[in-house]
Amino acid sequence: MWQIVIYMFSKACEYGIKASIFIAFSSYNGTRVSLKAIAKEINSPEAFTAKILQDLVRHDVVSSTKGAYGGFEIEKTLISSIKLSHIVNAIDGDAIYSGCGLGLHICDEDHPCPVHHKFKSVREELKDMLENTNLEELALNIKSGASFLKV
Amino acid sequence: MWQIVIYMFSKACEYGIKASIFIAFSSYNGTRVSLKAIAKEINSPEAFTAKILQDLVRHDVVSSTKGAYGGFEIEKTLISSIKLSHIVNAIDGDAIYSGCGLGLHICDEDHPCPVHHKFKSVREELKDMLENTNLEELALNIKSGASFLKV
DNA sequence: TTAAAATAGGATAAAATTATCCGAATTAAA
DNA sequence: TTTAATTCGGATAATTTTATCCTATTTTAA
Repeated sequence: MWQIVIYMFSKACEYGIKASIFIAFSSYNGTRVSLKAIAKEINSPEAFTAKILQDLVRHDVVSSTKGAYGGFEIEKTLISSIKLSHIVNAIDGDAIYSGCGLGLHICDEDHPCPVHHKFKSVREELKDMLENTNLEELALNIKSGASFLKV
Repeated sequence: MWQIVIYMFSKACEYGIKASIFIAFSSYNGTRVSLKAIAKEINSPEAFTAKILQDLVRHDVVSSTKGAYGGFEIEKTLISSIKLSHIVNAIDGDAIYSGCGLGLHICDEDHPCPVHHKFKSVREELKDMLENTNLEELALNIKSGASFLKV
């Protein structure tokens, strides 16, 4: 038996979000984490995860240190200010969650696609959620065992 | 300048939904529509659209007639009973809109991923919307000019 | 009966996404 | 100063999604 699932995010985004949460979690303990440790923790392919982390570094979502004892971290005071939307934007570009559900170039109140109004609240809720959920709360839930990064 | 957009649906689904709406719209007028007419109306690549229509035919979402004066149609009495979820399922498989947002294999109340609860209402609203929106209302909005299939 | 107009479906190609590999550069410790 | 542990980044490969092409089959009208 198998199931097909509709994903909200690309694999790249999934890995990016999970990696960021784990880095935030570790940074609270003052520990820098290596690519290897991240990939193991979030159960992702190492080399691909490396690419995504490079994106996140370029966009200042996380910071990196090269060399032995190097790795990735997030400055403690910044953790609560990083929203899911920052991560998604860093990876998938300046995303517009309000893009037309059916791919019309123009889709607004005046010229709506067939599902424009139907989707309105879903889109808005998604946007709102991404823009208001920060890394701190997500990391704390990992710490307390309230949520999990793999399996 | 350019924008990157996060899509809710695959291209295949987008075309499938738009094609179904147009076929429903035409079927109210008693007119069968050809692949060529559909692709033109919804602004989609013809050959790819053909594949998607074949899927929809196999899953009894629309019916087809071969040969001259053939084309696609939906029996009038069925139009209101066809939901968006039927179309999405026909194209992307038996979809579970409630799949984990971060791709965890197990993700439920007891073992939630970091965004499980945050996503809960978005997922539920999407599912609800897909399962309760039928082709009749969408086709009527095209007819009245309240919504559009292209541009 | 033939010709034209359609859908059906197999084969293939192009593009995008996901994934891997490897050498270069950097850093800290021994 | 050397070595080991790292990130960085370019090149490439594999997979999935999107797209095209072509032939076979069906159907209707002339």
